[in-house]
Amino acid sequence: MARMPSAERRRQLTEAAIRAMARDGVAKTTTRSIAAEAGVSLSVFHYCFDSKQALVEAVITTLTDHSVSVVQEALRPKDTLEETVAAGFRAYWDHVRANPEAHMLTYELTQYALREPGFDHLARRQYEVYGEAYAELIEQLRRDMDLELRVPVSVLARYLAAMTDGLTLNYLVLGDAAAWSDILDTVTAHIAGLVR
Amino acid sequence: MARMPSAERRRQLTEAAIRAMARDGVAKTTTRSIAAEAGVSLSVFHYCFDSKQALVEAVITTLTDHSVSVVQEALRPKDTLEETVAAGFRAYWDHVRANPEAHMLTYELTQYALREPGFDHLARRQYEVYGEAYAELIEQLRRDMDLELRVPVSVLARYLAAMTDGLTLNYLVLGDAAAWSDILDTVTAHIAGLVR
DNA sequence: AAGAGTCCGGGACAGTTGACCTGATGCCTG
DNA sequence: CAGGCATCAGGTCAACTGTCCCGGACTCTT
Repeated sequence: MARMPSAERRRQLTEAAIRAMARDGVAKTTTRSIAAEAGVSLSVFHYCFDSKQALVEAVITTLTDHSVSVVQEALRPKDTLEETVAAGFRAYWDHVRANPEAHMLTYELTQYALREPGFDHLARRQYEVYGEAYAELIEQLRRDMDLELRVPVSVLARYLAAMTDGLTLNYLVLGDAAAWSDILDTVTAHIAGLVR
Repeated sequence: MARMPSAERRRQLTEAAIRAMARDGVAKTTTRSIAAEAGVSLSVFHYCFDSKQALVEAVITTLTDHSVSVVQEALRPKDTLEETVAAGFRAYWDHVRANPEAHMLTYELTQYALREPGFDHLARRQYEVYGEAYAELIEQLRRDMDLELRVPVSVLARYLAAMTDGLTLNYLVLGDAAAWSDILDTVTAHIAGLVR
């Protein structure tokens, strides 16, 4: 086994844990399966992390940061507002369709964090970060395009966050991705109508 | 311990399991904790259910049926469409605020079912039932009020289902119930605009 | 009242899991 | 080149969980 500093080893174990959890589910992922996925022995695990909880914490923060960048990548300003929103939804939706297990994992980890004493702040931070990312993007769009909103930015941001959350979860459960594009179109039109 | 027929004992154990799971979470609920919650010995559990999975199946179907009745109770026809939708949202939202653990449990069970081999159909059925309940209510409203929809009933039903799902999850994570009423108002107005 | 069918209690067992420990192996510094 | 430190491998342990067995008690029929 190649030697490496603990910081890098920690990253490797975190990535392995994400893969294992996305594949098997959070409940069925053990320290042994994570170590095996990373290709290291179990003792290495406890050398790099004080406990399994410490690793889960690293997994959640890593995944949260990663998800935000996905949202920010998706929402790039276009010529018109409707075009911007539509393109953003499309990019996000493509990501969901391409990585269903990863999105499923975030839902699982949210609930794990809410149940685990002392971890609830991680779940909240995850959702707050989403909302803030949306709010910043809306604010930026509003300035760039000189828009006037019929509703406060915070309301619109939370609406978008909850909307995408619900649509994603429904798709993950029911499948049938095509059926949801009509709904995204409806929502896109709705949002376009909320500005003047 | 009072003697009772297995059918009734099964119901009692199912109810106890729902309470225990809502309180401790699905992952931390064991056959022992369920038996203790029901006030019976562990052997009674396996006398009434072949396995823990058999009980979880009973829990999911029970809870799904229960949730549908909540939605149907909430959406009673009023004088105007907007009033009907607003009252429906308010009733549903009150139920969520009054029973956060119960709603959290449904999300947990959905993911449990999706991960457990042979249980995914239960998760799908849960979400299909929601969608169908919405679709029927919309159809009924459309007939009674002689409405004309700008979007197909199925699209509107799925939109509502995903919307409430996402809003509920966001509230369960972030709290701050008051902040979401503005969003519900926005959605209500949106839906009212989708008919003519 | 007697027997069969139904229900209940305590205990036990095998498998799994997170955590830990001791010793060995390489890498770097002085 | 030698000592010290970071890194790894395997084994062990205690706790927990789902499942099962066996004996006893209750109830209803005949």
